[in-house]
Amino acid sequence: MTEGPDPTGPLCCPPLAEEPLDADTAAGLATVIGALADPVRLRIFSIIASQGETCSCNLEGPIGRSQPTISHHTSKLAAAGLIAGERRGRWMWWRVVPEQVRAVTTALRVPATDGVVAPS
Amino acid sequence: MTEGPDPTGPLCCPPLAEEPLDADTAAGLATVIGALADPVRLRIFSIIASQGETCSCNLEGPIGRSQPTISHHTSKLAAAGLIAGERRGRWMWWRVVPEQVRAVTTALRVPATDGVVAPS
DNA sequence: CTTGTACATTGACGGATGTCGATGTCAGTA
DNA sequence: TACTGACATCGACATCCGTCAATGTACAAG
Repeated sequence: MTEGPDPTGPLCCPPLAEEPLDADTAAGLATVIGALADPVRLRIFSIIASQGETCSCNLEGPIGRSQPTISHHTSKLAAAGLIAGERRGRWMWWRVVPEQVRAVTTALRVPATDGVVAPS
Repeated sequence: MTEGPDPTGPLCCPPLAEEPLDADTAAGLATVIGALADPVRLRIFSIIASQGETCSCNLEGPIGRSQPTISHHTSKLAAAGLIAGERRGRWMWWRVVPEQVRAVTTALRVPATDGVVAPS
């Protein structure tokens, strides 16, 4: 269960500053954002994103955590649809899924520099 | 302690796809992102963002949680620097802090539609 | 000063989460 | 077949987190 066909759902993009999002949409968004709400996973994601493609064996060293922990975190990122993995020989190669990342940043888009509307 | 002068720090913007981020930067980013990694806080943030300005009394109804819980979540969003509050009479008015939100989206920026670099 | 309202704080509870050691699974190699 | 290496899974532990009832604080109206 490292890269199921339907992770959390592709997360279509509700601009949360336009209208209050409903409970279900919020739950889905929170799950994906939650996958990024951890220092270790952020660093893993950053390494994968900056290298283009990386196998898990290149993560344990820089991150400084045990192999099961690294595997746990990559699984969580993959379950959120933020990265995708492919077995190549005996290595697991990871890459980021730009669409899902962009879905998050789009949902978080905020109007201008100051979107405060003066109440009547 | 609802809107301290230096919440978590203004979170300057490291594009995490450019180079692997260090442990400290990752910890700071994870704290701010973690404030958004909850369905209730996402909905609160969405209501505030879409209304421009809102008092806490307008949150309990739509969200459907107790008053202490709402207060807890607004405090957490404020501590992350994502919203800022101001007492006006006996109401607490909240607004989003676009710069901090944009710091998150900037950090999460991913190169193009497919940033995978073919290894030599 | 007393009362009512809006919000913050405290204390406690249950559930979720990060971590690791031990073990399992599968691919490549001799 | 047997062996080694890369990764996943399991089980257990400590910690964190969301939630609410009860209580405290500050402001406004009477």
